[in-house]
Amino acid sequence: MPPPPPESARDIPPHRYSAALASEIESRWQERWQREDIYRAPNPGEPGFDPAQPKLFVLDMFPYPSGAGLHVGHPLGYIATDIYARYKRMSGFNVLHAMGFDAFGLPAEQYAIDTGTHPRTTTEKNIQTFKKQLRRLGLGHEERRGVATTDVAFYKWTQWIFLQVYNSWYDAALNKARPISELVAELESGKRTTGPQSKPWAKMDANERAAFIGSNRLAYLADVDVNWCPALGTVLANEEVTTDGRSERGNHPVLKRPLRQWMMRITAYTDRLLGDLESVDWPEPIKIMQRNWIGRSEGAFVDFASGTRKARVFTTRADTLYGATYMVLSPEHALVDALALDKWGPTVPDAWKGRFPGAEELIAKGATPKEMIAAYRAFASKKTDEERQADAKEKTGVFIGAYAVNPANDERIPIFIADYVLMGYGSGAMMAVPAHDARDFEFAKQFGLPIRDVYYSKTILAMSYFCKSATERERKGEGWFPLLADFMGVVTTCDLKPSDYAAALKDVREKPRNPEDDLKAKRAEKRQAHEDVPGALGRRRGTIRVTWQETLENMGFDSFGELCDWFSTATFHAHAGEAFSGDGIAVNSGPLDGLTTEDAKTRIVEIIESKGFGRRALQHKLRDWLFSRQRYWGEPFPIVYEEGDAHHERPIALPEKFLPVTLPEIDEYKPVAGDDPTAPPQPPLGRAKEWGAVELDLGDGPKRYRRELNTMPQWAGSCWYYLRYLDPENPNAFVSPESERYWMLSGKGRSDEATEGKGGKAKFDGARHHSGGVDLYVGGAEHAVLHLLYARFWHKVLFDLGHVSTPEPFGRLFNQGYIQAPAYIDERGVYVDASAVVENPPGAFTFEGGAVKREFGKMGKSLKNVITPDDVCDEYGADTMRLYEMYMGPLEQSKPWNPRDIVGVHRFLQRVWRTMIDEETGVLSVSDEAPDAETRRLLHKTIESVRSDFESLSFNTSIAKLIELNNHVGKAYSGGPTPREVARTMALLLAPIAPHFAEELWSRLHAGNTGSIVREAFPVADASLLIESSIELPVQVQGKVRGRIVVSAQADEATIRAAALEEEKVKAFLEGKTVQKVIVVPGRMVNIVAA
RNA sequence: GGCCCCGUGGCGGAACGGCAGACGCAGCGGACUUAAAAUCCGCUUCUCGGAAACGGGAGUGUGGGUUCGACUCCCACCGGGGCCA
Repeated sequence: MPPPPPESARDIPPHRYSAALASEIESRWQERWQREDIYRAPNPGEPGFDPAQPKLFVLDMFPYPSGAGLHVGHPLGYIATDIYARYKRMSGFNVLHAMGFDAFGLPAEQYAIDTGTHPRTTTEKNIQTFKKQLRRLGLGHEERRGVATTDVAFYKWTQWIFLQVYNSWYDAALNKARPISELVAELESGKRTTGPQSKPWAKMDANERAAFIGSNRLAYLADVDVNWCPALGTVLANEEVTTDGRSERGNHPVLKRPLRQWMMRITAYTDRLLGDLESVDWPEPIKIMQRNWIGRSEGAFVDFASGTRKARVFTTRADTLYGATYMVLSPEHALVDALALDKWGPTVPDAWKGRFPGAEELIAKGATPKEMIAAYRAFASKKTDEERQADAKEKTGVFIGAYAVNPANDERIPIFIADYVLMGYGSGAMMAVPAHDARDFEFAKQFGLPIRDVYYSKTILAMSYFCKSATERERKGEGWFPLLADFMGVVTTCDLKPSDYAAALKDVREKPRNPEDDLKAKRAEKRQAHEDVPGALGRRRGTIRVTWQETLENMGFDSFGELCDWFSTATFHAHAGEAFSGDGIAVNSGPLDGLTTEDAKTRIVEIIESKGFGRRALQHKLRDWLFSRQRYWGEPFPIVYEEGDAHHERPIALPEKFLPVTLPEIDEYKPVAGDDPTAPPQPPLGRAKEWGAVELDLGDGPKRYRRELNTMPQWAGSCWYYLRYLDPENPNAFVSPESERYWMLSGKGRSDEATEGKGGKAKFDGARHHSGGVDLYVGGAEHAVLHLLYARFWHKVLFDLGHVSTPEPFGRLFNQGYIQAPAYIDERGVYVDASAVVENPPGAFTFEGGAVKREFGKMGKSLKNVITPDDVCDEYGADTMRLYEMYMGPLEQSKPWNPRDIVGVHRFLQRVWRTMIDEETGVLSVSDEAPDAETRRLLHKTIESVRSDFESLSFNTSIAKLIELNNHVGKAYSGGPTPREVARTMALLLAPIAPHFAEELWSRLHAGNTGSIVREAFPVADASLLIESSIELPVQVQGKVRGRIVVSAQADEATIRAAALEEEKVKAFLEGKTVQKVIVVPGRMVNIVAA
């Protein structure tokens, strides 16, 4: 029972819902819930499992247990899923909601390097802190499912999944992964051949066969150019490197270097990763980000002949082929040496011979093309890919002396090498269309290359039309200016097609406008132009013309003749100073002229293919996934090599019975990193000499082996953790087939038939099941590509191999917004501790006496603006904290944390408390009388809207409805007891949002003789109470509300219409007008149109 | 630079294309108090007229469009945020 009130609060009633009382209630119920394992969700076959009960799998993003603990931004999503899970549990679902930890990772290892503390010690301590903080918030996670990736029993199965991937290949014909043994069998039997590029299987020796098989595995070793970060002593995935070539973690320099590394063949799944996005219920922006990451681009290969050779170019804009005025090869391109001439032609300008630091001296010395190329390569190799692409301003390059032929128009175009073209993307060769690509434009400008228009936007096309059809007088400079402006205005306002230009121009010429009128028109009242009064259209035309005149004046041509020249020489864009990369209408492009970009793209591919100088092509940005890290604190690979296989040519996968491969103890965590960036990386596991060199019997007698010393990246565990939640203690499988099917396979259609229930034999059927088994996955957009893409990939491999039953892991994804918090900068521009900033007077902020400036940003250490949930719990209690975070605004939006507002929801809980509990005595103040009709109707309306708000995760509005209900009840029964029916229902409605608070009221309402509210049924509205007998309808005249009528809810249109026309104020507005039309929207409103 | 999202009172935010500003904060006024706090009641978009009751007008970043009717849909622009370059 509640403790005595604190001394300081002598004046407030002893049984008020205060922070102290909240804290007492919260810890009491948290203890009890834990003791009774109240959130336990039984798996098939376990006691209490009811196959008829529908399942619900609710998931939060897998947290990394950082040493700093939680701040108020973290639990936003956790609270939302908790409310949803509690609501669904009360609605009869078997709800799986758990929280584990993504516990491998760099910070703990970095700490180990600095202090020598074992990462496991740090990690486990941090997990305990997180668990304590989460428990304090009353989050209803099922404890037994709270796994950590660092548990040996967990990572054993991460290694097992790696073996599944390793022992698979992608059958392109069946479009799925299959066991590698089936590939071997098919090769043996001759059913499958090794393909035209390789030796036949029968002629291969054992090593060649192993290499061939290895090159087909979904996990494979390759010498790849990796992002090597000497300071961290590890390689990083592309996505872990920032655009300026530094590590995302720690901001250290990253270098490119070739290394033998584990790769995952995610590119085999490109089409399915793209296609299956259609089948999941995810926010569109996340789908777009995934599509962009995969980067499918439809384009074409085009062959440019140069002498006897062909340079093959990939382009997504083959439709601009006629505008290709030069060609660029990547400096590393194989053709460069073959094509380069020994000396420049006599007409080659010096400007082409080379632009890069030091080029001028070489040219002055008369360097040959080959010498310039060598010098340029030396220069370019010093830059990272990122630098090469980022250096947008200064373009560098060298003309190699040779020319190619543009196959579209047989024009001779020069060939350059430049570092803005990368070897990796496309084919390392590109056609440059300076008028329609910003980087090509920049390059052409600096090298003095032609920039030819092949597209105009509609307005520019109109301008060119006008120039072409100008009269003799206009050409001389008379009267063209207002006429052109007027013409442009008409074309853009009326959205005319090129075929209408002639008529429009004639029209404009025949009805010239007086410039005086135009200025007047521009000043004329804006509203006037809107109304359909005589002259309004004309005035509008005038206004637009004035705007166009201003635009034309700013375009920078001196005379009309000059403008006409721009068009006749196809150099409009060159003069405008900017490439035009948008969609438009093709010009100067032979057979493409007049086509839209979309049509031209189709047409040019037809031309290219029919003439045989290229073909349609698909390219993707997605690369295979680099899967090795030179770290200690990660999963060891279940891979060994024979002694003597120094370059790791023949990896040997350990059989399942050798799992887990546990991490050895080492005495020093520091990677052997250093000042010499060219030294081969030494993973920390190399220090475990005894562990690294082992004797094993892999079936052919005991032999000596060396272990793989790299570890897996942090993504490995987070790729499948949700599957381990399903069956966390299973020692025999990563998840039992029964549990997996029960929790992952859910039916489409109504929720009450939304499950197979029985964990039976049902297989995935796209017509009957959702493609992804997790019913709700909530998290921030920062996981949009990496985690979600990798997890989808692993899930699909497991699906293909028959280990899971759905093609996608996450059926419904919801993106929460960020919580922003005020941050303060002092005069030096340094962030200061936000908690020590004082506001006085309002709007002015000081820190230790000095003035500081306020801004808003994502909460975090760097902005020094962290607010912890513990602080809020201390001051108001966890239920208030939960309520506030949900009441701040829509879950998906980012919103600022405003401590002032918290008191509002706290007061709400106090008021609810007061409607049921006497604050002076602490006695229950509830009567057994029935509520009055109005209260009961409001009660049921509230039930209805809270339910639908919960379903759509609109917790902010559901709380608003509950506040309204409580405000009404407080007034209707002020001073007296609240009807039990009302009190009961309010406790139930609040239970998902403020669980401790509701549980306490529930218990008191039943004098302690009841089970937990966690398992009570959520209220259902009585439909008959939702129907109103009479309704008030607004009546509009010309779309403006002028009056209101009250009619029966069943009134037909004619009755409503008559009542509306009879309404006093409406009648006044209709005075002297004829009613033309009456629009009646039943149950909504009436609109009268009169003139 | 490209793509995506968002612009509504002093603040956070409500509003199936149909009464703009629910609900909360802050502010103002009142009740209860010797007084204050707490609590309860009321007011609170701007503007014009009015002593008031009340009435008129404008109003959802800007400009246009679709519609009987637009915060909501379409186009262009401006501003803020995010992702990718």
